[in-house]
Amino acid sequence: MKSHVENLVHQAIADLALVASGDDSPDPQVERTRDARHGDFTTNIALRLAKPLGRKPRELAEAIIAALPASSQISHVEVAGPGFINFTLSDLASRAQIAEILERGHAYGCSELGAGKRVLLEFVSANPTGPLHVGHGRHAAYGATLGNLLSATGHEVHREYYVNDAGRQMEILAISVWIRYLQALGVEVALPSNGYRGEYVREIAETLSAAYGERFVVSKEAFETGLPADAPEGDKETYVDAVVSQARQLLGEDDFREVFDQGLDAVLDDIRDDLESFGVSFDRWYSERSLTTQGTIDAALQRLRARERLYVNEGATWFRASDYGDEKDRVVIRENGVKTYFASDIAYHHEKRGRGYDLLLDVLGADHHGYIARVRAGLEAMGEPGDCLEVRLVQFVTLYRGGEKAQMSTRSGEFVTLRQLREEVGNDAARLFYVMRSNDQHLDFDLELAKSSSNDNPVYYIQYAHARVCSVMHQLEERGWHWDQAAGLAALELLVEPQPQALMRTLARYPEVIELAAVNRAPQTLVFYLRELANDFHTWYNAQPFLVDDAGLRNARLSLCVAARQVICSGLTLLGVSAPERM
RNA sequence: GCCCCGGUAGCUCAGGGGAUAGAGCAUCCGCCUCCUAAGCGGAGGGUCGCAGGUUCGAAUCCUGCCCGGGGCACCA
Repeated sequence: MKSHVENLVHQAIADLALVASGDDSPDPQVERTRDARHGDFTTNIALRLAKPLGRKPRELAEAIIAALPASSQISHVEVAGPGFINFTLSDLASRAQIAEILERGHAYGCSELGAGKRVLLEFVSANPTGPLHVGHGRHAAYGATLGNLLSATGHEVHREYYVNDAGRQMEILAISVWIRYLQALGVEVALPSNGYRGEYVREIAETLSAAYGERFVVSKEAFETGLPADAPEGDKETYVDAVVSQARQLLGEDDFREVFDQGLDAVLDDIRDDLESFGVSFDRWYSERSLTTQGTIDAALQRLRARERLYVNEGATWFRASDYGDEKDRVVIRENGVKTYFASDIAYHHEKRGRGYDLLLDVLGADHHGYIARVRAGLEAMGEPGDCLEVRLVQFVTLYRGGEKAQMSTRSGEFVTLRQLREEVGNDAARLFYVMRSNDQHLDFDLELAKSSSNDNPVYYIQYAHARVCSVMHQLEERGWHWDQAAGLAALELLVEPQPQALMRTLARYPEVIELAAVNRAPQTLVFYLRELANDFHTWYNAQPFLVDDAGLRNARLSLCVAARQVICSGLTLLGVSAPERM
């Protein structure tokens, strides 16, 4: 509908030959009005053309209106304010929208905006060193909803979780598991102060001993021989690294890998299960380790070397990131020969491009912002366009219980897990609360509010509108009536009161909301819209009975009801929130 | 010091060049013999952090400053 109005304006301007030659012709810029008194759509074209043409805005607006082609969709056009041109849609147009909603169902609101565009959406990608916490939950909800919005607007979306299954943190998890295992079998060794001390580590250790018996047991003496002091006397980093190499030594590389993988698989299974239960799924879990085994990292470094973007300094190999807008050059191979995380990351991103994706869309924590410039630099240095990488940062989450901060118990150092949150407030509330705020806004997540079944809670408010329609349809059957869709659509002109009119107007806006939310990567736009839609419905519900004796009027009202239910359901589905039939 | 995000109603936040700046909660006043009151209507409440600038027009764009959060590794 919006594009229809745009076309009309465009034609009028062309007919008037208003666009000064050589000038950059301003787009029509047609927008929804904020105020119903200004009609449905407005354009500021006359205001913007007034100066270059040296004419008065209002006079210009009149001329444009006179040149507008006739349209059955538009009932009224007028000049308003300083020179806006306001369009009011005809009743025919809004009635046609209702028919379209009923016809297209879940497809209503979908578009081909992103047709042909292949997007690789990477999100969550939390290190598999422990269960997901509430911060990851926000990433999951935001990323999943973004994926849905992009799909709905015609993009081809591939969802990927990058699994950090290599590296030091994972080694620390491995030795933490091993030590819990030893402890369980009576070897009294201590967990490093830097080790992972969550309960899940003990559980993995139990599985380990159940599966392997005493195969990995060593004596306390052998374990402690030659180890430096842990904190507070010694350095905790040095200590934990020493324990890792001790483990490698005592167990041998194969057995160490066995313990390591046991920890990795257990945590990863837990994460997969957690996300799956949260309605968040991925097309691929991409192993970081595979970058090494497949030679992807070496290939990427070779490519950089061939392009003379690497140099050696003080034993380390550096990438000339500063040539590509980064603050400084970055190390890709350390003095000790180990490739940095950055090396695998640019290799990974380059590999994504190799798989044919136009856009690499990363959802990262706000603390990763310093990272964007260097990954982009890496891509550019390998010959990729810098704008093929888009990063959306997600700010932190703070939990509240009522007015009190409930973040984490600092003593155990354990964060509240996503699973605990889901169990406490439910998936629906969690999904909606997570995306209710702009991603670059800190999120205060109030557990009490999310749990309350009251009108304070936006989840119930929106779902309730859906359930109410279902309930009405139920009542209809009980009274021995049936909804005749065709008759209802034919009688829509009977819905002249302001409440159903407002509802129709809001329903017609849905496709634009989806586009806006997708383009701006802003799911909260959809949440706010659904709240407004639910409000329009509740208002109407309170103002008029639907199940009236007059069959024509009844069918008309029910048609609008069902259309509203459809859009609420579609919107909630995109958000990953259920649309219950009764509450 | 440099970089990113935020500062809008008492609180939590939308809006991110246009018309009288919005919503929810909180406060106050109303509405169930009627399809779910998990609902609806109304009222009060704002120098859009501060100061300049660009523009016909700035909460929105630019510059500077103030306040809050985060980031600036041969860690992952």
